[in-house]
Amino acid sequence: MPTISKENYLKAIFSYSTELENNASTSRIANHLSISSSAISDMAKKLSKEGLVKYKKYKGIMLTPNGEKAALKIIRRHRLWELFLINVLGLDWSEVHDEAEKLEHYSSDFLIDKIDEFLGNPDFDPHGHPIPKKNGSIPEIPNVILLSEVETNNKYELIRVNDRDSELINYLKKVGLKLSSKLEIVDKVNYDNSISVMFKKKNITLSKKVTDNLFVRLIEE
Amino acid sequence: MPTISKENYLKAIFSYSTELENNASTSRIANHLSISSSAISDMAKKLSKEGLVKYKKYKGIMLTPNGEKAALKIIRRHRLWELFLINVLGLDWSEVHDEAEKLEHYSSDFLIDKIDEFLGNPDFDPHGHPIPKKNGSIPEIPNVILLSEVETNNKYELIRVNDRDSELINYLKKVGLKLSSKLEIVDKVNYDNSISVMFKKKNITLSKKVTDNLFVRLIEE
DNA sequence: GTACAAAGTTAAGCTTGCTTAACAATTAAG
DNA sequence: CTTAATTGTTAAGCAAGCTTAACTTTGTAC
Ligand SMILES: [Mn+2]
Ligand SMILES: [Mn+2]
Ligand SMILES: [Mn+2]
Ligand SMILES: [Mn+2]
Repeated sequence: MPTISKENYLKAIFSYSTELENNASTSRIANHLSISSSAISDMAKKLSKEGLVKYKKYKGIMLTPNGEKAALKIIRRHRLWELFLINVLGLDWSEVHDEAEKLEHYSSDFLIDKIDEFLGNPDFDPHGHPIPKKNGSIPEIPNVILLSEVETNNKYELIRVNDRDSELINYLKKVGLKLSSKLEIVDKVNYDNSISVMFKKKNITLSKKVTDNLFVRLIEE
Repeated sequence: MPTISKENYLKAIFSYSTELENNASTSRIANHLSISSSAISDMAKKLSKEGLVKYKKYKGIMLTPNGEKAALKIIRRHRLWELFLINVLGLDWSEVHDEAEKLEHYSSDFLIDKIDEFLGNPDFDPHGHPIPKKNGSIPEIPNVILLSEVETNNKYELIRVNDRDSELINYLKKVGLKLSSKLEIVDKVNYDNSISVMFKKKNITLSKKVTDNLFVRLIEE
């Protein structure tokens, strides 16, 4: 039974180890969790002893199959709670992440399954992230492109948003963008890497900071 | 901001200090929380420093107005969660207490108010306990009698159950008793203090252990 | 390759919330 | 009242999870 702290470490390691290198560096995790890097080294040893992590000094941290299973379990809880809070209690897109960040550690398997069932075993959370299934499998993710890397004149649908940045989400709300919003790329501005898009018949400009955190899918005409 | 541990102490102190003496003894709290009594003495000092508790060595612990406010806040959370889990997710009478025992510490005021609103600002939880209001007031409690102290031939309605004893609740479920069940007292057996009641046209016997944990209200004919 | 900067680790120490063991106060019995 | 049992407190110590500071390894620039 991992503690709360360990659950958070596992989630953080997971979120970096699945990227390019498949191994999370001390500093990335430290930064992600806002904890000193010495604490990370320390914890890496403990998790390693418990068989949740593979750790070689100075060489980064990687989840073992058991560690990944544990991480997916927490991520499942997080995302089910997020969806539940929105669907049932009417919380806002930008409000659920922080609540879920706590609730994920304090709900029994039994309760989580009830929530899953209540929601109809959903595949995606409110930010477009896949919800791991009870058995640890992950719903298939559609072909996804960073909005900063799209091509001019194509049409795209917004399908994923970084949920850790509530300011980003508030910005999107202000602009009117939601999941499944349709965007047509009008121009890619070389100077500042911003993108000009047609959205609901209006032309808006999105900065690199924004487009680097939004994922879209090409819409076939 | 009390920690989780402190929140539990405050709840425990509250539950004893509101009884007869208005002051909770070290050993009762220790027993209640399954924690050594030396830890209680220790914590009493800390809570006292924070102004949540009045503590005189060897003389017991009493909540200050601030401490009571804090305790009621947690109790409110607990009871709202219990009702919510039953009403919305279909959990059972006997299942909600343990879940609520954790969730009560990890929900924002905002979320709790949403739940309260969703449930229609209910006055009582699934075990018949009053749910403190946001402003700290407590819904008026009907005139309540211990089932072990009722009089023969009268009719009573079951209106409160000790929620900490899930075995008791399972027993009640087996027998078919719920909140608002109507009971007619047939006989009080002097020998073992059990009570014989008429319930749904059947005669059942309830032991002292059971009747000491059930509260009823006299039904006027 | 050397030298220095950046990243990572180890060491020492702190806080919270517990434990057990030794000691002190209170209470109950006679 | 005195004494013994009960109850409560203090002291010492431990584990978890952090911190900062000192040290080590690794990577980069020349
Ligand atoms: Mn989230
Ligand atoms: Mn999400
Ligand atoms: Mn309860
Ligand atoms: Mn209850």
